[in-house]
Amino acid sequence: MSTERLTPTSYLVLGLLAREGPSTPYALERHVGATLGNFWSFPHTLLYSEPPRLAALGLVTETRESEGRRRRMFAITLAGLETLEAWLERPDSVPTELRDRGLLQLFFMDLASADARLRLAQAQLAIHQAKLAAYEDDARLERRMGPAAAGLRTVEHWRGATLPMGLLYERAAVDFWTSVADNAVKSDADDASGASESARASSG
Amino acid sequence: MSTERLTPTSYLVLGLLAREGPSTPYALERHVGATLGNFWSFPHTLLYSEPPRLAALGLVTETRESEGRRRRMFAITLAGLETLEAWLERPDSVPTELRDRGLLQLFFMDLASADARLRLAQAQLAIHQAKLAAYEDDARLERRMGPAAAGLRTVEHWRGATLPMGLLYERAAVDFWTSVADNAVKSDADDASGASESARASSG
DNA sequence: CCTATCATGTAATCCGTTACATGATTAT
DNA sequence: ATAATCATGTAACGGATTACATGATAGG
Repeated sequence: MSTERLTPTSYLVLGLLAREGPSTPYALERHVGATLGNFWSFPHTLLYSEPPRLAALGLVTETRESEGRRRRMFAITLAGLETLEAWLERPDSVPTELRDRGLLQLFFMDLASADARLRLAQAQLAIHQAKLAAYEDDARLERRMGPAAAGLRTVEHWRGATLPMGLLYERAAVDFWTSVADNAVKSDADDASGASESARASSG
Repeated sequence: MSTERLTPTSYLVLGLLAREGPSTPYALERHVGATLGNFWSFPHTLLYSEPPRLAALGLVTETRESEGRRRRMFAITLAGLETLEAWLERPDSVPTELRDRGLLQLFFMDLASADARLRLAQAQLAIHQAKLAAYEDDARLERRMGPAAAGLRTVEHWRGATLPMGLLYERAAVDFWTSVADNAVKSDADDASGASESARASSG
């Protein structure tokens, strides 16, 4: 009933509990790592601190082993399910931001050496190529084994629904940084052949 | 000298001060809003709290009007410039995450009504189309007026270096959500023609 | 003048991160 | 057995967000 602030993390936990049933924080962590963690990672401790918070709001219940590891097991309540469903029915309208540290550096590259731009482009290219390759492997599994063979429904939905956006994004990023690298090489060559243009003063 | 933790926000402030010269927090806010804010927004208060933090580290200096508004003016120091340049020379290797709330909702859409998926896709489509249109306007200005006419160097570098990635990303997002919307409509039609599959129980 | 909006700032809160720590399994 | 890694958890810190507040400027 309390209208406390629920964060995306809250809904992630609720959603996983709704789909996979009662789970330990570690189980949540494994699911996230195989799927959404590609888009939205958090340290494992968040999966330990968020469920108790939700429990305080009555959205999940906690039971704890008394012996051995004293594992905590969380399960979604009816109130939690309703909260989750209400969220899903109300499409989020917060615009996404790239928040890409590489782009931030690129934005300021006029302040650095000519060589730095090339190295940045190469580093970013390597990152995005690796991610793209991993996504393509994942997508290939989907095609080879069929949607039913994924095992976990969470993985099934990851591959079916959200992975395609990952592929599109990483392809775009690879294209982009490739062109940045090309331009960096070219303007380096220009520099060497006579035209100096670094630190060109503004004409105002 | 101190190896305190500098965040991307710190470098953003240092970079803007290096490029645009001494600035008030409000001037920083305007620059950001017109450029990088598209990728990486923060509330204006951050531009008031971060510069003093940098001042404590000796990376910027603060002078304050004694009359009237008592505006704060910040300028980068030599140490700040060196810190900034060192950062630019060392390409960041933290992989970017989309952290897209729309994708998070889509990831859990199997738990909601069939209709909700369509509405989500339409809402996201509207967001990304609007952003794409704004970027295209911006890019058109660049082409029409030439790189030199931007006025502020910061805007010049935004358009020249980072805006292209925004265009690629928004186009990819538009494609993606269009296809999600199409599929939602199609499976809605399937449902109407006989096959009921919402809330299908797991076979385990 | 008065009102609305722009411009500027402070303070508190809280989530997410970082640092730390240890109980179970598995491998050799 | 012993090391290595997996699995599980607690606690503190801090930056980003939210809430609040008021001095200037422009428009009517």
